[in-house]
Amino acid sequence: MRDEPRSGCPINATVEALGDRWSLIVLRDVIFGGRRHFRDLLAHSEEGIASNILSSRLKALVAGGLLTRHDAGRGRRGAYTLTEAGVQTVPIMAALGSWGLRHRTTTRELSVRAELLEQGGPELWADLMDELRETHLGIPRSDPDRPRASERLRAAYEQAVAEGR
Amino acid sequence: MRDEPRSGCPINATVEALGDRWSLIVLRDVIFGGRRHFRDLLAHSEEGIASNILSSRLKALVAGGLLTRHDAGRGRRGAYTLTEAGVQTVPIMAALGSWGLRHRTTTRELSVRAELLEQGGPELWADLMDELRETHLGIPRSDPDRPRASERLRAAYEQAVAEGR
DNA sequence: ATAACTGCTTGCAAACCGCAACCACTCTGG
DNA sequence: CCAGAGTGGTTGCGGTTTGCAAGCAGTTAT
Repeated sequence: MRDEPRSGCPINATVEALGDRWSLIVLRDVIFGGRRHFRDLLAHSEEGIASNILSSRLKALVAGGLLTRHDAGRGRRGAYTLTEAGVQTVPIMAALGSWGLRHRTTTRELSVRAELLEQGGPELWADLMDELRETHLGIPRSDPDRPRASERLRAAYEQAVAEGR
Repeated sequence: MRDEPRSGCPINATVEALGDRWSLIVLRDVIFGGRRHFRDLLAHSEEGIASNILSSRLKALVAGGLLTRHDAGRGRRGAYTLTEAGVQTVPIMAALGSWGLRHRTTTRELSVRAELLEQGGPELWADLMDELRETHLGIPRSDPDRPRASERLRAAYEQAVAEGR
């Protein structure tokens, strides 16, 4: 980790925390892929991250206050969970997804999530963040009667598939 | 430049285009700082980018379709302007700024823009993008009577500087 | 004619990335 | 009790990227 920021600019601060080839990918898999464990992140990675890189990124994300490490002892299954700062990267993910969708060629299956996140807008992001707070931080959702964001994402996805497109 | 994407995920696609320590900083200075020329970007950089890094980032951004290079011949003042894809990074900038504002320590003067961008929401982003399309792409704004977003941002910045704090 | 400005390039050391192999430890089934 | 699979990593090594300082060919201003 670097010792002091290059400047006091908020955009620069975020770039220093997340601006590399892997941090956002790891975070994406934790948020949308539900991955919690080292081996999960390593084996099911779409992009094929190497174990030493994953190790260093996880350390950096914990040090940067985006993830928390729950150690269960040597050789025993530990877990990484999101912090509040980690949960709040959801709008960044949505913005990155929208841009990639428009300006890069992507595969249909992997694009659905970004499309739904864009169509759902800030309301859906807030629902997703509420749900992440529940599963990662143990904070009950503000409105438990509301359908879960993940449910809405799946429902909309299945509808999109049914529509053929 | 890399030859083929690591995956078809839109988030990954954006990370591959912008996920390094400098690309977003350069783009930020073009968008919010109004910089158009190599020496401008080099000398007035808040973070102190090196000339060879700036050179390589500009090439990558042009190759990636985010900037256009207008060459005026050797030794003559050329210019870099935003493409439509470049203009559409504004929502990403806003999301990065909001996160940095909340989860990192920033200086007052440099935070003002991010604050205003957050308060203004998607409407202000659209205004700013309209204005960028005008100055960089020559596309007239849809509503010329509306106050310019850049004026609001610049005014807020200069007021914050004047206030010292 | 001189000085300053133009957008870079080059050289070199340090840091980071990517790949493959390896490791100490635990848990599970027989 | 023991073998085998699973746990979260570390180590070594070569290639790429970054950071710093200096230099360079051509143009513009004085």
